[in-house]
Amino acid sequence: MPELPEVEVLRRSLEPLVMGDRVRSVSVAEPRLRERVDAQRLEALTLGRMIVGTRRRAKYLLIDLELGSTLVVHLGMSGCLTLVPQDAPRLLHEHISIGMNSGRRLRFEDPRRFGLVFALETEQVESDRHFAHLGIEPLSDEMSGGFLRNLAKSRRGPVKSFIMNSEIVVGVGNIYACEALYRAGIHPVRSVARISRDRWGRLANALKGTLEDAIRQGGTTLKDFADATGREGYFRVSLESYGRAGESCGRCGGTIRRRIQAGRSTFYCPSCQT
DNA sequence: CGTAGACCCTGCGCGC
DNA sequence: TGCGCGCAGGGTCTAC
Repeated sequence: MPELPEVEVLRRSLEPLVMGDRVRSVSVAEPRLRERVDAQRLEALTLGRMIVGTRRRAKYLLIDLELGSTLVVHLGMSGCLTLVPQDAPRLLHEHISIGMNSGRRLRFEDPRRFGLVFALETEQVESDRHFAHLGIEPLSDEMSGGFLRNLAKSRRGPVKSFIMNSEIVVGVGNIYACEALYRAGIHPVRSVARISRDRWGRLANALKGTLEDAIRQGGTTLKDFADATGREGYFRVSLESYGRAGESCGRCGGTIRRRIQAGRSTFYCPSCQT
């Protein structure tokens, strides 16, 4: 489900609803996520504490609590974090439930269990193994054509893999990689060694623009993405290449194609992406 | 060292 | 209606 825009949309919808609220109960119905949930540690670092802020790093949602702890949530492919009334029924794949003093509960669902939920000391976040090797935030000022070009010097391989590599730049998954390359007019298979200075600049702008537009439109709901209140995103209607194999390219009239690249579907226009 | 592929897991839509 | 197959927005580990 979620790439950077979806996690950011979730964060923005969640923050005003939970700020100042306090954790009253923690319940782990199914600890077998991508990494086993340590229910005791989760409870020890959250129970009785007030939520003082939210942040996002890459595709991780960080919920900061008083007394210096942070609750970390990663949605994987099928994860969903919503705020529901305390008495809402527990769903089949509701693996973690966090009851709040306000009488609501944070519901973490994840059918495929590729997600992550854990807690740590706030000051340990940066050095934690999940965060220590992450690249730059694409919406930060660090992102530029020069930055990408510079890192590409020591690398090989197709540009799509490059922009999806979280050690280079974070938050770009399969959908937005396809969309950004489409906007930049760059073929996804093109080697990073054969991209001009000019085109690195266009790619950096396309990444920013695509991610910003997607956030503005509430993210992309293909199947099951929703924000903290259950609202779906509508960037899906703005997708120009992703999922459009066989349709005509809105830019040149060619036909959008699909191919498998590094095990994932890549959508592109073979005539205007070169 | 860097990259490709398998793998983790469930659910859905499709063709037969 | 039922079944098997391929596919899905994540990341990590292994084998080259």
